[in-house]
Amino acid sequence: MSEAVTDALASRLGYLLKHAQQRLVAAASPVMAPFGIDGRELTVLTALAAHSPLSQQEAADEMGIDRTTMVLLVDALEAKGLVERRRSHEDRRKNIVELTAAGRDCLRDAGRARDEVEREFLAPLGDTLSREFVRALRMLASQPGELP
Amino acid sequence: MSEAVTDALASRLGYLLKHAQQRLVAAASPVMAPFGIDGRELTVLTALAAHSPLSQQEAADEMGIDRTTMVLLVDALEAKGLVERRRSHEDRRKNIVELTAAGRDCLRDAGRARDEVEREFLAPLGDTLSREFVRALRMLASQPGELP
DNA sequence: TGCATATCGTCAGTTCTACTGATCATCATG
DNA sequence: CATGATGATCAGTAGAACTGACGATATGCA
Repeated sequence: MSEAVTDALASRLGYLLKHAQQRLVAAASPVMAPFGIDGRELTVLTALAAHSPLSQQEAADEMGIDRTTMVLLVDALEAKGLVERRRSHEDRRKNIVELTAAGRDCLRDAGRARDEVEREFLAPLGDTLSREFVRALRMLASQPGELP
Repeated sequence: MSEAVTDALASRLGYLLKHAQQRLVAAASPVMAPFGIDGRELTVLTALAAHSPLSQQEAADEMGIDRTTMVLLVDALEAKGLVERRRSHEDRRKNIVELTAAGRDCLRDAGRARDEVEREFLAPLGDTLSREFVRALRMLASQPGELP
């Protein structure tokens, strides 16, 4: 990875977003590793905890990923004992995915670790710019999307 | 893609960065398509124009991507007649990569198109927040990196 | 009731991106 | 000239995420 962003590329939004994300992932990976999950899996746990009960499809929509990708994510999390599948009684096509006790523990501990990584990542910006940045990013990530 | 970012995920930096980038790519792709190149290729053209002459290795370092990835990128751009390889006279191991006339035209036209996409993408933020956002992003993308 | 259509989860296969490791040519050093 | 380093290339690999198809189930309509 290059040390500094050169002027010519510094104004290219796509380039900046991609590299900022790469740096965050690079910083987060070693911190998350001891908990046995990665950032995407923690996001699944977060979504499940916030909106339980969710079916796989609903969780996938929530995260903006494909339902087939969610199958693999839930497979992995279930293998680790962090979530459980069960058939919905109301709609037997649906798999309700729920956190196990271990999943809740993992979410709490790994969540704290990641919060700390994010704080350090944003630290160079200072408090004010940090808040502005996250506010702006939140708006951009939820821009009026193209519906199917 | 989901319509809105829910509260639980709205504070997850990795999630926000990834989805903001996805939205930008989704917005840029159709606009870039008529020019026959994608965002990454335009970034290569930009880097070459700004720092010419560059070898493939130097261009790769500039962009923070792998040298083997650059081989494929230059292959594609050369096939489109936008860049040319030539052996360096000073160091015959190096391939100097240079824009062709068509490459310069493409950079100018596609660059304008992408600038416009970026403006529209940032528009919801307003002028002030836009500038703050880009400034912050620039700092985060060039954070003190881990050197090899 | 019975049939058509839609939805959910799953799987196989594909695409895209980017990496590692090996190889060959070339350079630099002693 | 011998040795080790560097640049470009290629083959192979890995991960993420998609498409398309399938079986099971639900829903709507005649």
